[in-house]
Amino acid sequence: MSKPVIIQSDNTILLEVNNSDFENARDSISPFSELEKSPEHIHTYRITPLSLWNAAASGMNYKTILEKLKNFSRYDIPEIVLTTVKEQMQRYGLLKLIMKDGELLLTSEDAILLNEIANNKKVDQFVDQRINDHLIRIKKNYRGHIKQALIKIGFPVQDLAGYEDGDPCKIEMRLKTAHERDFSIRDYQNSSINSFYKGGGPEGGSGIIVLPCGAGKTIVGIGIMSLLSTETLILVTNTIALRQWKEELLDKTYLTTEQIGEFSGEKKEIMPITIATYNILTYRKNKNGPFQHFEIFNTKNWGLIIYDEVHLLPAPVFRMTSEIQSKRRLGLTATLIREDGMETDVFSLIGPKKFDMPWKILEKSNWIAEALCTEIRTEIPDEIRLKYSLAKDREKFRIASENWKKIDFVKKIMEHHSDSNILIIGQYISQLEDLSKMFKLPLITGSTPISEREEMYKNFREEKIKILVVSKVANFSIDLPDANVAIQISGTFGSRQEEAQRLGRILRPKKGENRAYFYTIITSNTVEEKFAHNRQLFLTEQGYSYIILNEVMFKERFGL
DNA sequence: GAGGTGGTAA
DNA sequence: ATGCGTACCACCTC
Repeated sequence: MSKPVIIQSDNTILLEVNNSDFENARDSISPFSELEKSPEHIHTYRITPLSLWNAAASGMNYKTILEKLKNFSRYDIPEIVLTTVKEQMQRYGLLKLIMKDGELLLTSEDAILLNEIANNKKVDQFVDQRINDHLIRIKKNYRGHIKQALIKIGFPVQDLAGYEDGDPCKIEMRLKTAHERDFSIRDYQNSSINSFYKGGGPEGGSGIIVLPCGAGKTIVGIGIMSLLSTETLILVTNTIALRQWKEELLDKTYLTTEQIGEFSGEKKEIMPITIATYNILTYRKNKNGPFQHFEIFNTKNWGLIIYDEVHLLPAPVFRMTSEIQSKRRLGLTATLIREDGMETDVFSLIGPKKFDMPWKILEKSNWIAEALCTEIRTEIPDEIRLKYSLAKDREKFRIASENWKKIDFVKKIMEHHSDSNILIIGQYISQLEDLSKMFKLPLITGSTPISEREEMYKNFREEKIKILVVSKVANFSIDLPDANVAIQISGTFGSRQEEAQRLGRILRPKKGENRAYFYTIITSNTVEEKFAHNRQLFLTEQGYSYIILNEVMFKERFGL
């Protein structure tokens, strides 16, 4: 059989699905390219500057990429692609930021390049003085800004300017815990901890660790905290996540409740270890007023700032982060993608990707559950077809999403998995409310008070509740170890990270058969199809495939 | 409930 | 081709 990959001069890679080498090829090319389309026969990947820099930052080089491409490429690789890959890969590290005698310096061995860059409009506003052909002094306190500017003009800088140590705080991991006897750090967690820390020198100290949901990102965070043993600020998406970090810290370290502060809508504590929500940081009394809680960055001498779910940093936190480049920063995420292209800011302000592990590899070693994804396509009933055809695009998506025929399928799936712990996830509150009333199921949305949410999550964990209906609130950070079935009845347009996060809700390893089921129900022949397929891209890239069932096939398979 | 925020699309 | 303001829905803090 001929090789599965065709490389085109526009930097796209076509990958043939029905090829015996498909999986190997996919695993080889996905670390340095991004999946763009995944219809049934040919998948399209694209090599972008950012995908190459990420590869470079996590240790790949031009030669390894070239070998992988040659291995699987059916035809000769276009010269232009080779040049692009080589150039972009080399650009990472061509410029360096260093600190010398308290001065921030931009340096490069290539004098001509450095000169050209210093003259660039976006950059020269941050230049203080040119010292010589190889050294430029950058204005004080613009470390973050210069990094953003350089990546925008296509020359990401390697930041070796080092970090200030924070105030010490002994953080020791506890390997005998109350809940999990003989808890130990897994190999891949150790590797990610070490890839971030690297002896604590200027190369270790800022960066992003990408691990699937359920793979223990919190443990990685705690491991790094204990290596640094310094006062730490942890930023999270919501209060539930905040509590879970706190519980993990109490369980897996010798820290006490008096040392861990909670800074949220409810409590305003600042302790050696402080956990705060993004939302409270971005709060201001009126649109152009000052941020009310900005002082949290300065009241203590933090030695480490952890950004949980770093892919969804709000814009103001980006701004704050550009001011605090001398602090060590760790970003944690399962999906380093944003549909708005702000990944470059994550890359320049938090740091480059330091560690990544394909989901399927963790699945093979049983660290996360095996997931079976099914897409169910239902028809559009006649009575809403007319309404649909007359509606505007935006309304169309909602009409298709709220197609009441989906409810039949939800019911059938619940019956099929009668002994399971099921999450039903949707986008529209009214749709979820209807569902919740119809089957008398508990519902969690943004308006559910935190205490009630915690109560319901607790009951779910203890299997007092077997089925839970949730809105977007459950996209992140909730830890429901025993959920093994998720049914998605509607989602946010084409959000790849949302789909991945939702699958993530059920990936935590299970007792017994380590398997989870993810169902997504969509209305066929509507705009929802297109968006649903965009949503699935990230997971397809990770090696997941969706079984597609229409109504007839569904009935056969579920014996109804 | 008011007023702010993020994510997404066209 | 890309950039930027707008619309829409849901969530969070006060």
